[in-house]
Amino acid sequence: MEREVRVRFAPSPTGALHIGGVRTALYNYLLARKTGGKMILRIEDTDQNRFVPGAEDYIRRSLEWCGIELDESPWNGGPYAPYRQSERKPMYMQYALQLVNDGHAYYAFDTAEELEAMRERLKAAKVATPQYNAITRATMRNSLTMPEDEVKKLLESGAPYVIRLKVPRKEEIRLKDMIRGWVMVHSSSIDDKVLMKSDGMPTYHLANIVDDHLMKITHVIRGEEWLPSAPLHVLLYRYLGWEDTMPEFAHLPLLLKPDGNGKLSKRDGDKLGFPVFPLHWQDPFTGEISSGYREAGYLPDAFVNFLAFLGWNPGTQQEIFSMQELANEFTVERIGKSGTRFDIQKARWFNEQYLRAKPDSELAGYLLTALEEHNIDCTHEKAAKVAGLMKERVSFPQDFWKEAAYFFVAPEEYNEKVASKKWNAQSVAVFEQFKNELPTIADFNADSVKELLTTILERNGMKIGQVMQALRLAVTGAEAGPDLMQIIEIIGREETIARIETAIAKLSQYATAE
RNA sequence: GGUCCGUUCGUCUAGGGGUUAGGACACCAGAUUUUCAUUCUGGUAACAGGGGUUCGAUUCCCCUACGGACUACCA
Repeated sequence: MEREVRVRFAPSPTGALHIGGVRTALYNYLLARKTGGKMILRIEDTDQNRFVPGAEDYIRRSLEWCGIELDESPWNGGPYAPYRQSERKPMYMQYALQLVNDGHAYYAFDTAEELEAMRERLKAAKVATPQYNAITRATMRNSLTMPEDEVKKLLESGAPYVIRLKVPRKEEIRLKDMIRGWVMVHSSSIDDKVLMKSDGMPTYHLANIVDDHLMKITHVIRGEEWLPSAPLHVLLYRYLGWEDTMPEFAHLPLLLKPDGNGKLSKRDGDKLGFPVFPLHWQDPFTGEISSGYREAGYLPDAFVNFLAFLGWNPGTQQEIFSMQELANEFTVERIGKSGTRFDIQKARWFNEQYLRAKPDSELAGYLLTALEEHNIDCTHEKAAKVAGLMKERVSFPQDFWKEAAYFFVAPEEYNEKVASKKWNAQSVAVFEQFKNELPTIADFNADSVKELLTTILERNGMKIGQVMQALRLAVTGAEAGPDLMQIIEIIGREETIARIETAIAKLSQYATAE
């Protein structure tokens, strides 16, 4: 019988969760949804020195924003609680001791200085990889080299110690990765990893295996940086007697910097001109602020869609996927093997697609928010109209206000290039007639306004192309924008007349230059 | 340095022993438009290199190069 799929995302609360982490969470979530399994979040806070206040909450809010729902977590509980490793502390020692009793682990009493000295010694002896291993452990202070009663005495005296895994000297360890196939590693290249630290906390290696086992995790999907230690984890499953229920592994390709030089790291932040965090984050220690995708104006759906395609694709031509569609189509097999460079332009394109797919009434909300901030009254209906006209030319919600302010505020300045090129006495003459006759229109709308303008132009023997740019300048101050007649309809008759009058007065210097 | 992983247009990728090597983003050009944008049409552009295996290799194998990850009582 197939086990229920149970996947976990296991971040460490050491700062803001960066997009690589979000993608890992997303792939886990997608597999859970696809298979009807469970998505678990476990906080890996075994390193008390690296605790960062607010980081855990940040993780929670980030996932929420992305729409990644958790079936079990520290916040909504679950049958395998607690979901914070710090709260699971009492559970780990017994497994470490089991390993010691079975001869697969041992106590070590070496101080930091002694370890350092050992590495120095090996380096001086031109050893390629100085490590605590099957050879060097014989020269160190541990329960394998020391007399039993001395070890006992030390332990009873409360002397600091760690428990290390006794990695076999010569053994080929095989690991099946869902993305990469069989990976073979020789045990001699693995060192005797610390399992229990001297502060009584387990290391990642032990905690992760114990928790994954107890939480009945079936698939471990994590970043490629874990691949080198995966064989060690296989060894642990074996020694703990859990090999038959060992989860399947999938090591995700890394997210690289846009230049391909190294993995995208938290430090890269805004240095590269785009956010690396889902949400805005302020470091509580340094006060340093990093921008987030949410604040930059990315819609969560677009962000998720973009992220999903960084290393995965459905094998079809379809690019726009809702979370539901992603969950339906997702398979681990279709995840690529090679590192993925980060391309912010694609993210922006996704955002535009999602923005344009939204109904005008919803887009109006973005505009209304900005208008409120500027103390400008506006009906929902008008905002929706403006949004409808602008949606093809914006990338982010905040662009609506940025690009369409002239719908609400008369221009203060006029684009100088257009003014000097298009503003002349001839068009001013037309505008005079135009604004004088505007009050005669019975039903004021884009069509009727255009009709009036056309009539006047004919009367003056001119073509529409000769004045349009100048008229746009008068009404909006800008050189480009949506259909001018639509703009005029929205801002209304009085405002249009006023703006034309203002422009004629302010731009008189250009009118004589003809 | 050692171990491991990787390498198809600039980027994300599809494909896979015989293809005009496909798509998307970006870029360029044309069409449309009152402008910009959108839209439409078209275009530039890739199998890292060398050896094998084979009638045939971009595809399979090996080597090299390059890139990356790891190499802590961090995760």
